[in-house]
Amino acid sequence: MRIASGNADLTVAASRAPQRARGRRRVADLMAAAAGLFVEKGFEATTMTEIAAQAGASIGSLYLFFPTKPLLAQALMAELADTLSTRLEALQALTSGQSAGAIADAVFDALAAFLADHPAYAALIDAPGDDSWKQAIRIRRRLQIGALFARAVPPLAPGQAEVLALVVPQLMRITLQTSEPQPLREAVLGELRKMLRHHLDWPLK
Amino acid sequence: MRIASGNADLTVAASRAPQRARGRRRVADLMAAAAGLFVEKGFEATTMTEIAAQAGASIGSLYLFFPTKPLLAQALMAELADTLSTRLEALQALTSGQSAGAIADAVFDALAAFLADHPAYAALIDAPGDDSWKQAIRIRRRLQIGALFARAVPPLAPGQAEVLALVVPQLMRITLQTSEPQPLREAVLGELRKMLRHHLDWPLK
Amino acid sequence: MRIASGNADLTVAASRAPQRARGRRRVADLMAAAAGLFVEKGFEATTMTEIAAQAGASIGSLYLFFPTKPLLAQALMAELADTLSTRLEALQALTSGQSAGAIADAVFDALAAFLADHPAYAALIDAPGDDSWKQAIRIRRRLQIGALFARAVPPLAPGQAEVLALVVPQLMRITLQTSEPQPLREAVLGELRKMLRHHLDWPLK
Amino acid sequence: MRIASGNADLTVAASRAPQRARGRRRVADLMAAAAGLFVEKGFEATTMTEIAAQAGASIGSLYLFFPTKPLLAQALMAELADTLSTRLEALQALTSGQSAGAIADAVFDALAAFLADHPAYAALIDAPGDDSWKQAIRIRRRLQIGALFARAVPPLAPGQAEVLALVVPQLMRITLQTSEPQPLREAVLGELRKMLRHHLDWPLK
DNA sequence: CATGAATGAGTTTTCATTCAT
DNA sequence: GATGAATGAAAACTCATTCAT
Repeated sequence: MRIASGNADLTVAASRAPQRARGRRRVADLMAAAAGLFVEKGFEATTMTEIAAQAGASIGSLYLFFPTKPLLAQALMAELADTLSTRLEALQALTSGQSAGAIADAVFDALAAFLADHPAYAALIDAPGDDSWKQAIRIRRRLQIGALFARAVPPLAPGQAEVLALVVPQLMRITLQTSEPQPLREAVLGELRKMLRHHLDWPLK
Repeated sequence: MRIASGNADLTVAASRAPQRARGRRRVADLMAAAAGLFVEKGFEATTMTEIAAQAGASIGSLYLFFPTKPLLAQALMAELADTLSTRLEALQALTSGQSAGAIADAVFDALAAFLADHPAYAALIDAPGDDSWKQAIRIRRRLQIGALFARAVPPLAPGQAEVLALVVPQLMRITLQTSEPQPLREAVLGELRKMLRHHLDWPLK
Repeated sequence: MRIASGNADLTVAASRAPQRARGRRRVADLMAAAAGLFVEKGFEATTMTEIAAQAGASIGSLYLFFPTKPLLAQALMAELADTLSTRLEALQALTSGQSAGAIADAVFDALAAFLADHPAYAALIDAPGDDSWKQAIRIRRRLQIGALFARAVPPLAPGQAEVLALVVPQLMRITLQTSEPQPLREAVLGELRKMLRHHLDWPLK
Repeated sequence: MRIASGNADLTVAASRAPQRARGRRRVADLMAAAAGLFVEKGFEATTMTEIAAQAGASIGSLYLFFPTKPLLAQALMAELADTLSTRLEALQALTSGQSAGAIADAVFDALAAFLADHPAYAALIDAPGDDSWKQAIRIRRRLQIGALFARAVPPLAPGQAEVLALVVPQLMRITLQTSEPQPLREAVLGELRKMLRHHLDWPLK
């Protein structure tokens, strides 16, 4: 069931792996700086120079580890996708055999918490441009969530698990609409959560 | 260019007529080209030169009609927002006094049809950068949809119309995930529609 | 016999063709500047900024017509190769039916004159890097010179025309050794010319 | 090749012996890597990092032995020039008193063999940039070859030995045209050899 | 000696915008 | 109006060289 595997390669491919402790710290700092700026101004509007400066590094250092701007985004996303994958993996044991509604709540909360921690994930996965690595990340996520719903008791209608695996993460994107005031955003989030629950608990099938 | 002399202007007007028609066609072509490229590569990654080329015009022509790139986007969005506004307006009479569920279906379908026709709307409203005109468009949309739900019979709980006005358009963003195959996208759309309906028809406890 | 054809494409491919008189002059100036600098400091050591400055143009103008540095070199070479090709073409009528020695002298002189006029040709064709367009230029030249020798009377031994087509241009490269003082270079050139003549006029076959 | 200086540290010498052997191997590897890359892509286009990587060393190691890139090229050329010089020296005894034609053949073959073994020699001596050390190498070579021809019996016309000393090495550059297929290159080499011979054996009129 | 991270000046390249014709 | 040449500030990216470990 190791769906999460095979992506360490993605990270390695996108960035030159540092071999010393200092290098590893640098890479972490650079990624954090990039994540922050991508969220704040978007991928295109963020410059490599800014990222390096934000991380307290020289532009040369940045390019030492990340040979191009797209590869930096890819490396960052690979790491974030791994984190999310791990969190979803952890739900497997907890939700197996539960009702679809309960599973939905669990997934919903896990995603909400993850996106609150890592807003760069949403900023990058929604960015224009259909790179294959982005598609790969989406597919992995879909398979994982689909697997969670597939174990619902009572079982869902055939095919519905797959559709839910597509719908639920998309519902999450809504929390990102940063332009709305915070209380309104939470009201929306709550509404969506309830909506999903109602849908799955609908009395007569 | 005479200033105040009767029908000299008329003569000029007649000879100008085809030119104005040509100008309008030009503007339409440029906007269409911009819309297509914004959807394909995003606002930032699209260049003014590309837009002109795609429209079969020169870069000079493009700047003749749209003095800056943001203003081009804004003009495009203004037109699209008007179209959407008109369509929503048309729902007022049709849905007044209906159930919230029925209204939701109507709004849902109107939005889905509109976004299918004009994917640039979503591409631009979601682009990073918080211009005030973008906010204004969102607010207008929210007020319009809120007004629709406000007339539901039986009436919704206080405040829920506003939340729905926020949630429903966001649900629509999901249909944009162009990377998914068409049948899957429609399954998702149907699921969301049903979800919304279930939510609104939920038996009050 | 239109060996010289098919290369206008190369030029067009490498540079955006200017459409106005001013543009055409600009392109010529830029190419001349590039040619001069390539000869003086070599392809790699010449910067695009220098070329633009030398031509009295902005860096943007340079890139308007030549999208990359290698393509600038390619466009320049395509033009020079066309010039050379034309000159060799002109020898066809003059040398047909003459002795191999006489043909050799004619080719030798034509090449020497061409290289004196266009030292950039040698600088670029000898530069490292085996681009296919460079190979194409060499092949075209070889075929043209081979065709000249093929019409020698009395005829050369089979295959020798091809070998000479390879040897003679290479002999010319020697004149480029710019580090030697001018009189010495001319002595060398004369010696090579005589050497070639002796070789072809060698009494007993 | 004074890498480690003096002998003040004879005591340490013993314990250092294996290390020095390793050092010498390192230096040789680095030079070989540099030579290969210079031939393949030219001096300018080859980076120090590439050279180190190709030699399986770190960039730090490379700079430990060669303080700058030009000095690396110079050291490499010094070694190659010594090798060539030794080979030419060996011809002195063999060719003394022979005919100019025989001497030409001997020099020709020696140069051809040397360049086949060490293509980097030609790549570097032809590279743009007129460093004095390059000029020095050329002068040494010219003097050596001139000395060989000066001992021809019967003697050459005055000044011709010097011209030949310039011409013959240049003839050799032709063998470098690596883009041609091997058999053709050998045909060219043979033709040149014969040409030189004919020239020198030309019956005096 | 060895290593690999770090640097930053210098280069190539892009693109919104202006301007002469 | 229309066109396409022109601009230059700003961005991406390179690489010889230095330095801490």
